[in-house]
Amino acid sequence: MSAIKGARERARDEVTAAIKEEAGRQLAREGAAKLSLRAVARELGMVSSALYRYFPSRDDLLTALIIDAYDALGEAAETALASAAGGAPAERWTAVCGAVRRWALAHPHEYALIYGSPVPGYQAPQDTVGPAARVGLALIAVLRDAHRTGALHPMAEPPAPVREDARRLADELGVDLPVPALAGFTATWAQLFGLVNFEVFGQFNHVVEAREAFFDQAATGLARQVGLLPRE
Amino acid sequence: MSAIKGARERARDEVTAAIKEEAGRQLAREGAAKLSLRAVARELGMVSSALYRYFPSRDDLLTALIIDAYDALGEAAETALASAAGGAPAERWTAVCGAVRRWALAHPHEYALIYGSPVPGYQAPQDTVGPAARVGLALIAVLRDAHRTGALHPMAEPPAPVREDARRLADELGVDLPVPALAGFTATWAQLFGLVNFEVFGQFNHVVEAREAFFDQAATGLARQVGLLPRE
DNA sequence: CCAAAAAAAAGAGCAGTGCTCTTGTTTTGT
DNA sequence: ACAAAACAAGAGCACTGCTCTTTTTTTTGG
Repeated sequence: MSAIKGARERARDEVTAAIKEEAGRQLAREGAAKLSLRAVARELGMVSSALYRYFPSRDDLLTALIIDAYDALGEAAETALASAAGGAPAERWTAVCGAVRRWALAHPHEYALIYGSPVPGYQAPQDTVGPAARVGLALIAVLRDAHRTGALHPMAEPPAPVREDARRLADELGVDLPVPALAGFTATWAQLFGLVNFEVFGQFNHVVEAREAFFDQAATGLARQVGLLPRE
Repeated sequence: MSAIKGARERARDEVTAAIKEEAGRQLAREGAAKLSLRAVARELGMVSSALYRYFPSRDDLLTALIIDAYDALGEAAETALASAAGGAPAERWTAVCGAVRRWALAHPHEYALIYGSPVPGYQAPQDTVGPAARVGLALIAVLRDAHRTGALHPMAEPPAPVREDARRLADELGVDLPVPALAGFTATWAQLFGLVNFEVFGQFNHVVEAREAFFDQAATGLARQVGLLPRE
């Protein structure tokens, strides 16, 4: 019932897309803080109040951009995963990590929107959780494949409450992975974004100059930490 | 020459402090995005234009708050370091990590100001680098002490360019630490803030519930990664 | 002590923002 | 053809950062 659309509906979708597109341009150029509804409307040749028929508030427009950013980053990760198919697990892992890093460096404002400070009163709507999970799932896919071929090194048992979280998570995601591995992964996942954050947000300025070599080294360390490489 | 001050100068310092204090309150309550010069002035019973005699722009006021935040977090880290004196190196390490986490959770907006997305055109002034380094230096202090007592496990040699960065850094900081250890530390340092970021910014919602146990486990992992614990 | 100079405060105003409300104008189903 | 729904436009509100100009206060030098 959504396959065929009336002219009205089609026009609406087009305008919505145009708004998102122009907003995305402004976001990429100036960052989320300087994204202005009025400027978007101006650029599109419409009056600002008309824009509210398509996005009820600035936050809603931002949410749309957040979803786009999650999706773009997720796609970059998934593409890297696919391209590295057949390689060793650790190589596939670092390939995905590297893709995340490169996307973040190429789209710093979009990246800041999703992994920087959340906007003040902002509560992530449900629509974002799917796209937001894509990078994590791509990394987990590497673990699953490694586990299936017996290439995943066993990990130490975490404390009970942590195990419980991991068990629940394994259940929700429907992934067949040892509980300690999934618990360890969660921490590693967060740590990966620590590395990317510091580089994108300038915390490595005057500290790390050989950025790529540094990151590759660290990503390999993460692979080891998550059981894709032997300890030592 | 700055010990004795005229009444004028003293009044100026008082007003400056009052502005910073009120701004800090608004920051803690509403976050940096909603911090308004006019609201600060209003609360202080002065007209907004008068405020510009004390802070030439909103960014300058924000910079002052950034420095305060770095200092507060640094002090929390240093206090934890001092309190854990005499303990095992790994315990001192996790004590500092835990202090960073707790401070961040207790002051999310201040934390976001320094470890979230940088404000749009913002370039960190030189005044921030000292305070910004305090947490890192507290962690490095643990490594130094461990190294002095021979408790620091040797690490694998990183690639040459990474070594070069670490060497330069060791030189600048004047710390007597093996180059691989310092290189490894830099990555671990960023990863620590990845963990804190994810928790403070809500990325762990519906993923990790046993937050404290999870973090402690991860921080111990970081201690191992940095050579304060044997591998295994 | 009192006038000149410096500093601070106040006021008005500009250009911009998000958002709402009211008034016209199209387009859509009946 | 017509009522209803969707859309566009305009005016306007309350707010923002910031810059001027004018007034008041404080410090300083003769």
